[in-house]
Amino acid sequence: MKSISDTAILVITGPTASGKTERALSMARNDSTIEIVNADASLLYRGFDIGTAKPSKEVLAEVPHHLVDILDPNEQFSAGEYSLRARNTLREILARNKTPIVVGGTAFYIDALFRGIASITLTKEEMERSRRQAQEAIQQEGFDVMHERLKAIDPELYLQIQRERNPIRLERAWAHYYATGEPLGETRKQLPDSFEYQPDYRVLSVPRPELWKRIESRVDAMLASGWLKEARSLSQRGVTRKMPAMRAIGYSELFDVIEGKQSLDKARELITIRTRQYAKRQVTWMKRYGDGKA
RNA sequence: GGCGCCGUAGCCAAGUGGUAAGGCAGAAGUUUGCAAAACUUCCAUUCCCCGGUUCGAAUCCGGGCGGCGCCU
Repeated sequence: MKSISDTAILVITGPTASGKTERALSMARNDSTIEIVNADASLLYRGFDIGTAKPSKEVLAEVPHHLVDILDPNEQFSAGEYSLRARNTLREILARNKTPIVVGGTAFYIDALFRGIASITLTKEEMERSRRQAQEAIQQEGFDVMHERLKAIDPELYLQIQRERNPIRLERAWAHYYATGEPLGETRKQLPDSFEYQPDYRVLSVPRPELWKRIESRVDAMLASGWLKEARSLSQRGVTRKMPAMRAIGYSELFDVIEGKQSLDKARELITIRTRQYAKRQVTWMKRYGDGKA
């Protein structure tokens, strides 16, 4: 009998600290054809290991992992790029008659992978240039002026931004327009490339009070296993707060400790709070995937 | 025991006679190429308690309770 597993790809997701990695590993240990495709934005970056709860070197060697440690801390990445690379990886694994499973908590990436994302053929340089251009324009003219100016050329985004007041979105709208001459609202209407495989979501859900406890003890465990040292070595190797990888929760807080601006205890508290807030956002997003049938 | 200062949401805190700023935390969300990001909305009928003055009190007065500091 052809089960759903012949046409669908298993996606193990859920909020941070809900046990995705353990779940995936225990599956892989029972099925040697399984290969893990990472869907966690922070695991992409080399050198960011402890604070991102990246599987250990041993585990990475034991079970095939894909899309882990593929970027340097200063490299920009995107959901579009993720979609492209993940799809190719998945196809490649399937072509070898292995069983890929997608594991991670970056719902935006998972959506880009399975639902697709408007294809935009721009080089990183072009993107970077137009982004800077948009940043400058917004800085000079101000949010409201640039938002108002969008009304005539990109009514879709005008409305979205009116609702959200999100400066990042405004910047994105203008950057896209500068780079392509096409309003982002129009580009988004083009049907995204569909993917030939369906996702089979397993949303791991943990009752909130328990998840909060797990987050707290995991932060402690990370600190106990040398997270601060890892942050120090990143800092010494020239990693700065401006770099994309530094969006990972905790590293900038630990940089504050290294620079003597904050006590380790305070950093620990802030990291725990930020992680909880992140987990909450993930849960909100993942409600769309169906109620956590783990 | 005396004197002084203080008591505003879970926390920090503004307001010192005209009808409770702000921040943090929390909750609910948004999310289509930076997403572990960025953003939106909600969150004190009431200011430690009791009484008084006043058209009107978190704000003034008296008493009580609690905290802090100094003195003895």
